[in-house]
Amino acid sequence: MTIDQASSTLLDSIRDLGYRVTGTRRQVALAMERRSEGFSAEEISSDLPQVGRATVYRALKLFQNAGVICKLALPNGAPRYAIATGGRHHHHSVCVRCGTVTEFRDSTVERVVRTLSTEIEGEMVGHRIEFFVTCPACLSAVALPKSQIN
Amino acid sequence: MTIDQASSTLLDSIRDLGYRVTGTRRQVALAMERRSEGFSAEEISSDLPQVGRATVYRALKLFQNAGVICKLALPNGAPRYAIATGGRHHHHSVCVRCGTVTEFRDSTVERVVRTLSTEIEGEMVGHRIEFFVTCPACLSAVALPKSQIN
DNA sequence: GTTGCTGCAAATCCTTTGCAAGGTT
DNA sequence: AACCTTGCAAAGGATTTGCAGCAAC
Repeated sequence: MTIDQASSTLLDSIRDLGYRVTGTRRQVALAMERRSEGFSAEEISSDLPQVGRATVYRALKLFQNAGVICKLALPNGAPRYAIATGGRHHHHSVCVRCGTVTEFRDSTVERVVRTLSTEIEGEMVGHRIEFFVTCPACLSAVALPKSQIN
Repeated sequence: MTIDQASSTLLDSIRDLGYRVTGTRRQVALAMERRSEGFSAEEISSDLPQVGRATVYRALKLFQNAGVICKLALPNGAPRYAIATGGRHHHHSVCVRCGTVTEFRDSTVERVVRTLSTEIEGEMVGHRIEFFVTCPACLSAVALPKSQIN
């Protein structure tokens, strides 16, 4: 895929907000798509050495405001980003070992959130729900060394 | 309450872990209790100008490891701490306006988490669930100015 | 042509670390 | 006495900002 046809959804999202679609933003969009498992600002920045670090941060914030990428956090608070694939509301699980992000939707979660918003004092304005896992790939990666000992 | 009798639970928790109960840690414990609605490292630090900033951070980490305070995060990622009142597993709601933290427990949430841990790929090792609200006090605070206009 | 975008470097913000001096058991 | 803690200052890491030049519409 060429840089021109790539990331149409991502680029459209900022175009729709009235921002310009520039070569740099195309590159950032493409870099994000190449790291579909999730990424940090630092990773995108090092994928694009020709793009200024500050510009990467500015672009990430832009895409985030446009709602096409989500910013989440590892247990230690380190930020991690992921492209939002569905348009709908969803949550994520993050592998604490490799940082891979998986999107999931669960109607039960939504129902609980709705119920709680009536039970918790004040006006609910948002929530953060993240699950931390060791993903299948990392599980087998740690399992191998053990089996090698035996 | 004097500094000697204060914070027995907080101080016991680190004593039980084999750490020393020092005057400085007593002060930090007391400062945390005075801000029972929730606090930032910066707030505790400015409450105790005579205590080094680094020491405050070290103490917070200590209490956190002891499980008597919880570290959560505002929507923007800014860390916020709160004393854990129950011993049991729980979650928090945070006022996005004043930072007040409220602890709550909901068996439905726990049940959903348990169910999801079987549905989500990989081995679940933890989760983060926070609700963002505008608390009753802040709701009335913003309501007043409007009424004053009319 | 306007106005927005970019890169660079400097500035911030928050948190951690090294180390010598002092406190606790 | 032995070892843990503290404060200070410096180091770190991540993200933001000022600004002059360049690019998109």
